[in-house]
Amino acid sequence: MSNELEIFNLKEKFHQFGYKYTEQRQLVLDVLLEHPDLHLSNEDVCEYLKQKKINIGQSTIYRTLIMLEKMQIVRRVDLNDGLARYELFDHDENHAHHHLICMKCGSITDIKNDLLEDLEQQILHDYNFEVKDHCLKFFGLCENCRNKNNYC
Amino acid sequence: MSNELEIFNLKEKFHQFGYKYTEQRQLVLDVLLEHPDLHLSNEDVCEYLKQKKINIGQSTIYRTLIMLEKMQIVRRVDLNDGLARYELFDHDENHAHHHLICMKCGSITDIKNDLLEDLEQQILHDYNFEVKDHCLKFFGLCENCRNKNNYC
DNA sequence: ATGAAATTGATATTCACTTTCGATTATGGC
DNA sequence: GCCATAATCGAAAGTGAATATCAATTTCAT
Repeated sequence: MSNELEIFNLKEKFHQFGYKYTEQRQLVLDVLLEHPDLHLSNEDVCEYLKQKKINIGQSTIYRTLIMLEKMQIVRRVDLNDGLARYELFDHDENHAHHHLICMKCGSITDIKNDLLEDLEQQILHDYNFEVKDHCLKFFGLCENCRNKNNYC
Repeated sequence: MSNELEIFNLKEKFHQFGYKYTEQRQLVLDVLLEHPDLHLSNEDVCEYLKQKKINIGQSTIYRTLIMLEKMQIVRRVDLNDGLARYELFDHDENHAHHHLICMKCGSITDIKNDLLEDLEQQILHDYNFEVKDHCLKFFGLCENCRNKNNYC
């Protein structure tokens, strides 16, 4: 994971936004950076912190995640399970990427290719609606669950 | 609105699912049928009922909407405003249609054309993921808001 | 009509999230 | 380095949508 954030001066970035660079915020961000392919809820972050014998108040984690989202260090994703989830913000993509959500096992797969550019052009033309961002989720059966015989 | 539900024997449909066809459920469904182009929350339904001098308990409305969703009479849509919203289920479309959400005025526009069939074929091929349904929202500026000069 | 079973709706509860506020800590000027 | 002060932390209380509880009521098959 050669994330630009490791090189980038995080302290500086926090200050740009008028935030202080505290240990708690650093530790919350660390969890996100250590799991670049996951979509972590507040509770997930709390769990991973506990595994590392770190205790940070729920409110601080909530606040930090919102803060990280504002700084575009993480992106909030809604996977329809009633929890706010966060993934690292990928500055290489100019729009949110899509997610495959398995209805059986709950696994989540990222789809990196955008594939909506044409559609968004069409929307601009047909509806005169200027798309700024999008959110696309596919619900279905993942490779594993398709191959299993499921006697329910 | 030549909705098939008007012709279809609703009472029969409720019974098929083991539900009773009560006046309250009828009245809740009426509100949905009277606003086929809206995306109503529980509170919205309650408001429209009050306008008609009808009082139905919150719990009953919640329960009825969930019931109607199970019967595929309505479809639940999540428009990222923290409320469960419902629209009439369109049996002509084989997948959920998409929504344009204006970030300025909050207006919601349905997009009836699917346009994701190719993409879903590609996903089946590339990821061996079998798409059952999808959820696509576009966030941006609607025609009206684009044309306004907005001094904020 | 009658009674078992479902429904209603006021109220309580849950659950994710936010706010409050006194104690603590980071940061910039000296 | 030290101090002031403004931001932050976190326990606890508060919110608000959604769900569960349960006694009273209604429905429907007989």
